Order: sequence, then structure tokens, then C-alpha cells
Amino acid sequence: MENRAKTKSNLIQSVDRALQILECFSRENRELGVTEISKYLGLHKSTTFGLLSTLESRGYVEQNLDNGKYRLGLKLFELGNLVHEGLDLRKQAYPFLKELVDKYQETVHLVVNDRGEAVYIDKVEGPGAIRMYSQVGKRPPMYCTGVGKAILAYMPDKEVDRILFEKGLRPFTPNTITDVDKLKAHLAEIREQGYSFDNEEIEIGLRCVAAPIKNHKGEVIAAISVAGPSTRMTWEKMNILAISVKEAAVNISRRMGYKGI
Amino acid sequence: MENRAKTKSNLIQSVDRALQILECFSRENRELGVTEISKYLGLHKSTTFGLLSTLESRGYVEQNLDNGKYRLGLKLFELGNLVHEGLDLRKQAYPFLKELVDKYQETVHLVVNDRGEAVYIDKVEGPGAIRMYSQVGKRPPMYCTGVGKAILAYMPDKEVDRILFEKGLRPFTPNTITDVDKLKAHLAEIREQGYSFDNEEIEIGLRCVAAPIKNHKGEVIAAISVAGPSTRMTWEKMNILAISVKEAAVNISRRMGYKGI
DNA sequence: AACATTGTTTGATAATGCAGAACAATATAA
DNA sequence: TTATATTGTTCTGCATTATCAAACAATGTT
Repeated sequence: MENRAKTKSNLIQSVDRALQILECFSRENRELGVTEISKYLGLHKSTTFGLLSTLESRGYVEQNLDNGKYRLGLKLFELGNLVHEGLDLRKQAYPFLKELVDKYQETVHLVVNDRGEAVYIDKVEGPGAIRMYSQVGKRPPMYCTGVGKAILAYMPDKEVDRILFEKGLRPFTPNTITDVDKLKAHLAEIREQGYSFDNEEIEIGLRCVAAPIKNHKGEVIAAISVAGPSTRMTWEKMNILAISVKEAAVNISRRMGYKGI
Repeated sequence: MENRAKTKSNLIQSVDRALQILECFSRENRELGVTEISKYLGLHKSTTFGLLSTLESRGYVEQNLDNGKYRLGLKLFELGNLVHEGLDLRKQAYPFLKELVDKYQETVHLVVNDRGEAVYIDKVEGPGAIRMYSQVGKRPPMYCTGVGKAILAYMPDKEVDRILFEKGLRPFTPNTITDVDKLKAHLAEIREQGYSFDNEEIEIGLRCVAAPIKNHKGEVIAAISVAGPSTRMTWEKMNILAISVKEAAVNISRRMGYKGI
């Protein structure tokens, strides 16, 4: 339609800083003070205060009047919900996730690719007492999770390089693949098989099987996985799961308009 | 702790505008173009573009490459989830419960609807020696308690039927409503008033006033009540309480993201 | 009672965001 | 097809605006 080739980043400083402030908050740090934030971002206290005040006036943060600290506000909840609803991938995928859980009694995840990062957008938990701990909205690493590798495997080589360089290849366990070339060979294998395993690469005792979901253009936009404790996830089960997970992923891809196999 | 008396709004223009952009999007307008937004907000096209680019660079909006339009991004989903988790009802409700106790010197309860059953999840006890005996975690009957009736009143008719059939309508006192049609008429009345009374329906000598709490979707997820011995809970006091309890419930609902009145 | 640390306010300075116009690419109309 | 309108994007100079620094007020700590 138009000239859609964005050039160099011409960002608006104050806006970028305000957004950075929002991203300071996390599960571990639900409440932060002005000084705390300004130290973290390297901004002056008064600058931070101005940004916070603006965010506050529109409900993106709110202040705890007991201690003066700030926390994320309800406006974000509202907008987040809007996004959540719009993710029709989620709607389309849900019945297939449910089916997998019912069949294998293990937790199933749905993850999307957000500019090189994976984001959990849904999960259906299995009945077992020993469960994989995960939270919707979280961003797991790409190179050492089933879903992440399933997504990486279908990316252009250049983008894979960029992501791996940016994030690094920290070893979470002895099984984590930390060598770029080894990982790339592994990704090629995944691409050929159409599914990926995570064999305790991010956490000892956790295995999963994942498969990529494609959109109408055939681009990999997401992935699903079935995850569980290694005790239950035997290799026999993993191989059976591979077929089922791949099948479910293909079905979801079709729902998203994918015309391929 | 600090000087917490904010004066005049000294907002940062560009940040405020960026936030305004986010708020342009809605269920009806999931995708908007640069020109569209700039017209709506009365900004210059290039200004809007700069703001959008900054928002995009951090994932707060994303572009539909097919038509160049923008939509809300996954970062908002991520942050919204964070807010959602932090919003546990109990934390939000507590100050309002405390306020009611301080004002009326009677025990206040917070109850959630757990798939058709009421569960006490918090209480703040009044100072009086004659107290209502209750335990957090307990599940009182729905049809003969103030909180239970406040929750029932907003359920789909079919679910009300199911619950009443499952649990039955055992008479605890001569005041217990044991007739289904009478109870349903009573629930309709509660729905109209926005609060419910318990007039010695579960125990002689115990009266209470309750009101429903709604979530962001307007669904009744919980209720609060002020309860005390009939000797102190005169009808005059009950009517005064009705207003206060309803008000507190509405305030808590807002904290839970409810946008209605 | 002295001190350190918070969030908040103010005002001077210059960096920064903004509008206008031009550009490129598409969609629509003739 | 050709012409026109409309889209998203880029560029640059000017003046508005965001920034920093320092001071303030109120609380928590020693």
C-alpha cells in the first residue's frame, strides 16, 4: 500500500523512557519507588517522577498511598484484555490443546513469536500433582525450550543469528545446547521432522515435545508443546507425543488459514 | 513518609499523547491507521507516526504488514497479565472491609463464588464480645445467607436451579426460605436493590447485610457482608448498612476492573 | 534530636519533540 | 490505462518542551 520500509530508529525519548518504566515492574517487583526506578534506568529522579505522573494520570500505574511506591495500573489490565481477546489464534487453538491434555494428561502450552521472543499466551494444565510451573505472559528463552526451538527452526538464518547473539546461549543445565553450530544443526533436524524435543535443556527433570504453527502464508507464528516430568515423559511416550503434537499443530495451522500439509 | 500532595498536573506531552494513542483502540477498532489516529486525536500525521514507531519498537503496538495499520501489541498482554495476578481480590478488598468495621463495629466478611459454592476468604472482626462465629475457608449455604443470596441473585437461572436442586433447601430456622419460587422472587428483589439481607435465616439471633462484587466482565465473583446479633442489628441500622455495604462492594468491584456503575 | 531517605516542586537551559512539506507506494476513479 | 486521492514514511529547522539540578517537605532511622 505505502512505503513500508522503516529506516533508522527515530524514537521519541520521553515516550521510550515511559515505556521502559512500565517494564521495570515484574512478578518479583510489583511495587517500585521513584528513586528505585531512576537508579535502575539511570534517569534523574525528577525526570522519572514526571514520567510516572503522566503514566499515573491515565491509569497505567497507580500509587500505593501507604508507602508512596508505584505499581502497574488497571489500564494495562484493560488493554491487555483487549489484546487477549484479539488473539484469535488462542480461540482456534484451544480445542486442540484440550484434546491433547485429555489424551495425555500432561500440561499443554501455546506460545507465539513476538519479534524474536517467545510469549506464553495460553496453557491447559494436566491433572498430575507434579506440574510444570509456567505463567501466561512470560517469555521463555528460545534456544532451550521445545516451543522456542520449533519457532527458531523456521526462521531465516540471519534472524536466528541476531537472536542468538542478542540473548546469548547461557547453559541452564548440562543438556543445554550452548554451541551455535550444534544448535543450528539441531534446528535443521527439527525442520525436517516437524517437531522438537526439549530434553531437560532448561531444567533438569523437565521434558517436552513441541511443534510449530503456521499462518496462511506458511510463516511460523507460534508453537504448542506438551510438557511433563521426565519420570513420566519416557522416550516411548515422547515419540508417541511427537506424532500427536505435530498433528494438532497442523490442524491449528489449517484453522489459521494455512494451506500446506 | 513523603510529601504526597500532588499539585497541578504537569504532564509530559509526548508521553500523554502516546498513551492516548493506545486508548484509541477498542473492540470495535482493533486496527487503526496513522492518519485515522491523527485525525481522531487532532495531531499531525508525522507526530502520530513518531509516537507509534516508539510504541511499536517496544511491542506496545504492532503493524499489520498487509495493510499498514496498527493494532495493540503483545507487551500490553504481558503487562496486563502481571496486573491481573496482582489483583487478588483479598488484597484489594481489605481496606474497604476495614473501613466498614471501623465505622459500624460489626464483623465483616469477604466471600467468593467457587463454582456455585460460597467460600469465606477473609474477615475482619468487630470489637463486640458477642460475635458471629465464622471461619475463613468455610462454605456456608447459598440460599440462606446474605452473601450467598447476593451471589445467587446474579447467576443465570439455570445455574441457580442446579445449585438449589443439588444442595436442597433445608430449613435452619423458621425464617429460612424453603420454597424455590419464593426464593427466586426474593433474588429478583435483591438484584434490583443491589444488596441483600439475611434476617435470621441460618441462625436465630443473626442478621446481616451483603452486596455483590463484580469482576471486569461484570460477572459477580464475590460478596461482602456485615453481620451481627439481632439485638444490635436493628432495621434502622440494616438500612443504613445497606447503603454503605453496597458502596464498598462497588468500590471493590472497580478495583477488580469493573467499569459499570 | 540529628540525620538520611523518601516523593515532590520549581525554574533555567538547551536538547528534543513537533509541524509542515515532500516522498513513495498503493488504492480508487474516470 | 491514466489521473487523482489517500496512504504510511522521511526530512529538517524552529520553538516548544522535556530535562536536570537543586531545594523542599515529610517520613523513617539512628
